[in-house]
Amino acid sequence: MTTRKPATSSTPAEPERFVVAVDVVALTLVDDQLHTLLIRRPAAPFKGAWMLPGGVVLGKESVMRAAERVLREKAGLAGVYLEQLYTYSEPARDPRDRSVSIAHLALVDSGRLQSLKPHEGETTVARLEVPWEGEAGGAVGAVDASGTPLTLAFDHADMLGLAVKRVRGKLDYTPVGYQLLPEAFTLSQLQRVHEAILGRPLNKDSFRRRMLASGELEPTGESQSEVDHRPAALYRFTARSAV
Amino acid sequence: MTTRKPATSSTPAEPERFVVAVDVVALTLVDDQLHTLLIRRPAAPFKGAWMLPGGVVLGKESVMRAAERVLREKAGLAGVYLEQLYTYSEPARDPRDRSVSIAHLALVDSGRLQSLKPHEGETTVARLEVPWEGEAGGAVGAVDASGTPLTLAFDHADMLGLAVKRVRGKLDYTPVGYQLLPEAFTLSQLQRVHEAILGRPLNKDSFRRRMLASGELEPTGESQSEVDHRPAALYRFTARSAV
DNA sequence: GAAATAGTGTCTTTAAGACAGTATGTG
DNA sequence: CACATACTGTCTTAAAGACACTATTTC
Repeated sequence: MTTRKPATSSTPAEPERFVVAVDVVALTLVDDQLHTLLIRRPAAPFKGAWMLPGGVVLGKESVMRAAERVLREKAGLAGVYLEQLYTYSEPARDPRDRSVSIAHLALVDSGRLQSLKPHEGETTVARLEVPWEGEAGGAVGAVDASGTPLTLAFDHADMLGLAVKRVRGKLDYTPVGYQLLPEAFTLSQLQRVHEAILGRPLNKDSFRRRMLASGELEPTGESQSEVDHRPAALYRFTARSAV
Repeated sequence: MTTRKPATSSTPAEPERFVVAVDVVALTLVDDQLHTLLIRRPAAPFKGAWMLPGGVVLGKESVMRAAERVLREKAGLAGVYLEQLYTYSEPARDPRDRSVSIAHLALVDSGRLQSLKPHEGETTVARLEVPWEGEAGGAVGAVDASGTPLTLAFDHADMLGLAVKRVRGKLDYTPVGYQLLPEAFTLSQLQRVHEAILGRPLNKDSFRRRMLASGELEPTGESQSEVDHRPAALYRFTARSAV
């Protein structure tokens, strides 16, 4: 741009400017396990490694809009739940240029990520492996279908870890399943969603009581069909608070 | 971040650059009520209104370092608890220039903010008025000693609101009092801290049991003196997890 | 009827709230 | 001694976990 000569002490006359980017951790459930969308890097740095879908923020948009645009352009996804996670800003995080990136969490219905088109570049929906329990936090890795760890670019393993930590925390007070399940679902399905996110089994009786008492669910009146056992009652979410 | 690849549609070859700033909500307790540090704006925009201590991020530092520097330069505070809150990026948030600001939460011991020097420009420690309960969230205002509302610059009322919401949430699982109380304190003092943050009274019996059972406290063996009633036992925090 | 999952009833355990009563300092 | 706050003991209540039992579908 122009001259940004550092002034006397610490306050430059003209502030330095940064590349501002967004990255999106798009979580979904495949086979009752947490997965996320990754894109193979076509060029250096980290050529061949996997990265989260991301891109630079444009001059006229907020970072939330930029994250929505990235999801639309890189994965063909629109209207999904999206929230800001954390801003990564270590000076060395990108070897090319001084950049700041705002990581976002997206929750995507299981079916929608499955059917994404290849788009530009190689994409995959990789299973997460969380090496910690509860909300301890820390980096999280991704593995391919055969269980082989994928190399993650930049600080994206930290972003995955923060996304998992956040979604575990949300479970206590928000109907997260609303974003990850179809309109109608059974209590067992909902329990499996919670167990997949928390990474531990839940007590069935207590889970049922808690969910039914929460007021967040209402029976559809229908029940399952085409299952080889007793069909379960179907429910939907009442409070559409999370949108 | 990600690839600066030219890409197909709207991404320019050379990404636009932003001014990246930090703002700090430095919370403390005065007379068992939540207060925060504010600085009077000496110039337009919002001349005369009150703003959070803040400043631009320099090229060689992370946003966390920038927030530490701001607290040191504007309030003479060092070594206080600091965490990132949220990144504000609405294109219209600053009428002068396209900017992004990362809001931070700081927790400051009651005594330290009281004795701050005027430094450059007018500063005050203003009481917060929270117009919502629990963790509902929303903008929060500040009032002066006589209860008159202070005009807040930019989106700083939103930042105050988010800080209050965050610190209320932290109370459930972290020993927040560690940052706001002296080394040794009584259970009543700790309860008043929790009540001030939550904005509602707490059950005394349950609070005592919960705190003593948490394993986060240990008796110092000492007890209060110079009080006109039965002196209470003094405790300190064991798990210095929050630093 | 066997297999599989759905759903109910009830006992135990745990933590919160309520509240009465005792303890220990100051004036 | 009056007063104020600190602290203890116990009863009640609500929710979670455990577990036995019944229900309803397909094969």
